Amino acid sequence: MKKSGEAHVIAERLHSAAIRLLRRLRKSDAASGLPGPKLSALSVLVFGGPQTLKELAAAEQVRAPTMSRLVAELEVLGLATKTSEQQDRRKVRIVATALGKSLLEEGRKRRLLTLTQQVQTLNLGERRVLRDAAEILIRLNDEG
Amino acid sequence: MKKSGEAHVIAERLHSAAIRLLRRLRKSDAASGLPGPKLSALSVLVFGGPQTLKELAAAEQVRAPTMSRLVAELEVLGLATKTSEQQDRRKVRIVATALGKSLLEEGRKRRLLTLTQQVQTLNLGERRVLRDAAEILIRLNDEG
DNA sequence: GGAATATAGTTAGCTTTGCTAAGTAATTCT
DNA sequence: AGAATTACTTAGCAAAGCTAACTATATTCC
Repeated sequence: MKKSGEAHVIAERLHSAAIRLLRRLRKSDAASGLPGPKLSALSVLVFGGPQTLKELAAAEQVRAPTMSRLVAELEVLGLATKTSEQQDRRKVRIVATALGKSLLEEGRKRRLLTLTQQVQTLNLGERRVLRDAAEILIRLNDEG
Repeated sequence: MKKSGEAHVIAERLHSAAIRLLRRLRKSDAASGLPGPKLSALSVLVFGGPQTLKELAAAEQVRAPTMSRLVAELEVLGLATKTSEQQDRRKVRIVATALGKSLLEEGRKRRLLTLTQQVQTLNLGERRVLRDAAEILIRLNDEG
């Protein structure tokens, strides 16, 4: 007999929960005008500060060409800028613009509005569970 | 001053955790030979039993044309079959084949292997947090 | 110092998976 | 019977992922 606390059962439930959660959140992307991956990359720029393309790609767990294109599109939209670095001119320094920062904040809020509202319906214990779970998952991800 | 237990902070962390988690899991898809959305649809078929296209699309939170194509591809691969229903011949009954079932089990395990192993490194309290969080998230999703 | 090698990023081209709009076939409603 | 609705498919587009192959700069090593 299998116990519900077994690792693979937990893994499956988490997998399922994550898929559903993101599918729901993705729906609000259209409203923000900025699809998820761009919003996410911009977020890394705003909260993590200026980065090279490679760093940004690593942070987003994506290959260089993918990030190269995303950044190019952010640049066209006026949300980020690229400048080559002094010390190593192969590298590119990517920075969020003021417009990028403000748009990020709005898009992010919109995207998370429903989830935020749902979290507000939870009691303190449940909130703590979610908060702790998020931390554990992020830690696992950064480790592995 | 903001408390870390505030709803929108929790929502952001969950968002971030879910994105990273799925990006990691997606990498194992290539190994299984079956990309995420197909695996996921097949999973619904196996665990939820035969469905119409519309039901399947709703379960996967996807539009009908998208599911129509996914099912067509599953059929070509011999993982599912389509037959029109007797009572209402507009409808299509989609069923997982034996091959589909076995492939699903394997793909699923592979996909979740890393996560399962990581969960195994956690102590009982941490596991409980993750298990409870998954349940809460799935409940929130089904409600809203 | 100069050739070989390595690294950062871009470009080209493909695949998968979303979508909407428009079409067909079957059912239901009046 | 004819109109409206429903279930699904087809066609065509866009986003975002990938690999392979290219350019430009740095580094290494004779």
